[in-house]
Amino acid sequence: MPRARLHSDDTVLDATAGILLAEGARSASVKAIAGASGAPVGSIYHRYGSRDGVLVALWERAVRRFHASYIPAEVPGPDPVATGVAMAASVAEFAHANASDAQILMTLRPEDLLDGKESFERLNAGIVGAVRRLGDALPVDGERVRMAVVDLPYGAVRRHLAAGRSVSPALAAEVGAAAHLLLSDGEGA
Amino acid sequence: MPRARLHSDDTVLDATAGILLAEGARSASVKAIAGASGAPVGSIYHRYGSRDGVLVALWERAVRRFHASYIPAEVPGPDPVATGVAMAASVAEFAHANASDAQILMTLRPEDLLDGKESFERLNAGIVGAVRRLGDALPVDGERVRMAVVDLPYGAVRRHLAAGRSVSPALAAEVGAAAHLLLSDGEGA
DNA sequence: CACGTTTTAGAACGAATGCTCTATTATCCC
DNA sequence: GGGATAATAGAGCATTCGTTCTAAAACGTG
Repeated sequence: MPRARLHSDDTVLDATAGILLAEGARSASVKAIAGASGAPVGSIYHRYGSRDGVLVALWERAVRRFHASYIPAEVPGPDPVATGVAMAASVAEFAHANASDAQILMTLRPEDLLDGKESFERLNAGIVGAVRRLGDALPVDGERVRMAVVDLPYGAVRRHLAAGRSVSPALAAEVGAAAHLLLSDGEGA
Repeated sequence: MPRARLHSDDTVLDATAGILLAEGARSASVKAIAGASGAPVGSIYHRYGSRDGVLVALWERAVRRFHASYIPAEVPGPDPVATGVAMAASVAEFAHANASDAQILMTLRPEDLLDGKESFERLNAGIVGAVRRLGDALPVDGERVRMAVVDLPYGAVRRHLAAGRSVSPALAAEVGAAAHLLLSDGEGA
């Protein structure tokens, strides 16, 4: 019944991502998004309601893709250490394969993107739960587990992304080896 | 000869930091800084030249303070592993003792703060050099060293700061213990 | 006490921003 | 083909922003 869309969601969101990564968080104005995507301002408001709406959609798309790669089918699974190592390594793999989404999630903050105060905490529930279940299955303490499968991969990947470099495919193995060390040693801090 | 300042540099920079941490990177307008600090718009421009000038001064003050705590007098020193552990732990100690500066440095990006394209790379030269010298004195590979004394402490501290929590005094010991594990094992990734 | 210098003080300006509004165009169903 | 629906299209509005400008106030020095 309706008129067909000339500009797909992915077109608009990809254009928005391109602006953000090239010019910084403050640069994604509605006019800039319209210019880069080809969609007119009216269409953007018709579809997303507000500038924040576009950025929320972009963020949610990136989170959805990240979750698909980070959270294994079974946590903790038969070998919790191996599961943790795979989770840690998958962060680097994701950043290597999906640089644009990784940069958005790891180098930008929603507070700096949005005018409103929308929180994305709810999107992290799956990750928080998986890490907690993993920790319960391991003898090392919870803080150590979070360092191994969250903080260390995050920091290592972000160091490269923030400097504008792409993430080398070898980083996943190095992150995995480091996580293995942290998860295997029995002495919690 | 001149008129005395009614509003010190620290007053203006502290007010700017307060706005940034409460409202996000986009919120530190000159008008907001003037309102929060008491200094009129004209004084701010007289002293800092531009809005970017205020934020650059704020950033540089935070970096100066961080360097004083992070870079030891001697690198690598007689016991390189102990030096690396101390560096890693000092990140958490700094974040505990100096929450405001740590939040600025670890959760905000200069690109999102400034209108111009000023780079702060030069401010990191001291850190980069110290980490490289430490790595040269250790048998593990350089990427592993960077993970232990940069990425892991950064990720662990940022996880707390980004969630709005303060950094517990116990975190330094946990970070140090994890760094010790990573620096002691001979197998580079 | 007058002079030079620096800071304070805030009104005013052009540019940019998020958003609204009206009109037009395309598509599907009957 | 006629009508309902939804997307396109961009001019226009109120607001906010960074910055500039002019004027006055305070302080040390001669």
